[in-house]
Amino acid sequence: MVRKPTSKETARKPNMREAILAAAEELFATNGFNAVSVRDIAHAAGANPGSVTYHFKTKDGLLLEIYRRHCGPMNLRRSELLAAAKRVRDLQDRLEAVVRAYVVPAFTSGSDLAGGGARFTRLRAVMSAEGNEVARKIIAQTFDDTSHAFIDAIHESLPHIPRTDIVWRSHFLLGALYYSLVTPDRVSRLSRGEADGGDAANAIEQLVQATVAAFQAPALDQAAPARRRTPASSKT
Amino acid sequence: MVRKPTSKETARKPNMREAILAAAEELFATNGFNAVSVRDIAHAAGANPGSVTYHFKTKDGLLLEIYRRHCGPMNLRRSELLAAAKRVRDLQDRLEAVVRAYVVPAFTSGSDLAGGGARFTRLRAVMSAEGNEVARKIIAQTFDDTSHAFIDAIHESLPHIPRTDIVWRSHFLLGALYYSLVTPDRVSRLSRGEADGGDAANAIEQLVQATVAAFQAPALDQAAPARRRTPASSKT
DNA sequence: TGATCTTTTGTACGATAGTACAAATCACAT
DNA sequence: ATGTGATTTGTACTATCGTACAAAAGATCA
Repeated sequence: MVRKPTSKETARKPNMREAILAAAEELFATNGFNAVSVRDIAHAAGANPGSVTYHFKTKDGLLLEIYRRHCGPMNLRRSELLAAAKRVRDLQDRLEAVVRAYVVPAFTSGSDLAGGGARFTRLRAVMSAEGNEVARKIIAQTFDDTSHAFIDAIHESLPHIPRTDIVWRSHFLLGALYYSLVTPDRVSRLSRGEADGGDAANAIEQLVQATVAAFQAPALDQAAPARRRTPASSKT
Repeated sequence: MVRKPTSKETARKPNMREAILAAAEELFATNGFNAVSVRDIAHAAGANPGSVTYHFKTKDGLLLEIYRRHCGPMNLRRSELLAAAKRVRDLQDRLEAVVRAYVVPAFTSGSDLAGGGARFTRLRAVMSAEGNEVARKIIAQTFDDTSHAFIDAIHESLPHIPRTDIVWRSHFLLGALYYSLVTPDRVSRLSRGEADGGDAANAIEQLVQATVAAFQAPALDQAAPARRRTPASSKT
């Protein structure tokens, strides 16, 4: 059912608001928040600087809106995939499915809003590195529930591993995921061109494979004890 | 042998130059490069803004000097530990030793210059996320050799795994390492206080344990084939 | 002590930042 | 066609940025 847009939705150019959001997302994700000026964003979107103020009030408001746009759909997709993964009977297969449910939406699109969740995930990585306050707050209150759900699901597949270890390993997973999106060129460089760090499908497979194995590692308490001394333990 | 310092080394306050470097390192590592002003650094160091210009000429020059201070000692320490690790006979033990040789200097000190390599490693993580040009150049030309040496050493312990997979997994390792230093509080939060993300010794053990298992995962080619379709393969 | 060199201070300059706001422009209902 | 409200433009304000530079202060040695 197609309806005529009311005056409340119209705009001179086709959705300038969206163009600004997309440009900001791209620029923030590649250069960080502080390195990008409102003027840069406006220019990249083919808009006037004042237009950014009109739609989003402040630069922080613009960042906030980017998060609002993506967090919901991405968490929804993760929930769906997680629910499906939990129905897998074989424990080994289930673990892989759960990890995949966590990873896939981060690379492909949580939503197809403005083309690809990878860009948004990279944005999150950069904001987290910069210690951005706006991002820190919204991330903690939006993703912690999801993270706990995944940690619980993984713990169910690996009941003999302490929850603490699961938390650490899922933290490593997120770090690896972030870094893959931040500097994919490093993979290409170090592999001397044999691998393409920017190939999302391949990155996902590599990440899932490596991560599943990491989760399946023996628990720390029973693995570390007598094999080798803790190297930094001299100060403990 | 204690000698009187010549005029070339003296300063009014005890090493103001070092104080500026330390302050800059701390501020850059926690807030990013662009969010920190030269005035912020000077204030934190108890110095005058002009003093920064005097010692380091530009803000980029200051960042460059931080890198120069740390890269050498850290790579040296890694080389030493790697050489020792390569002498371990048992392949499984050797793999762990090699991973440890890569991880430990990043947490503890490559040098004890201004207290701890963790801060410098965190700085590198943040700069890499921000896509800082100065950092990107010096990192590529300083650490790529080291990275190749580690990748080769790991490959020797796991000859049946394709080099490409080793590259990916070592990339994940670096990402996990970076992220552990960037947001250690997240580990504490998600573990509901049961783990301390800031405890370097514990982080190292968790990271080494998980990473060794990840490296030992079956090669991707022989593990992925018929189990599940590539999720994002529709566009390939 | 006075000359000389190094370091620190204080201040200033041009550029650019985020944001505010009035005027211009557009889309649409009447 | 015209009035009305939503959007875009252009411009300006203040703050702060990186950096330059002259003057002050300290250290060193004749």
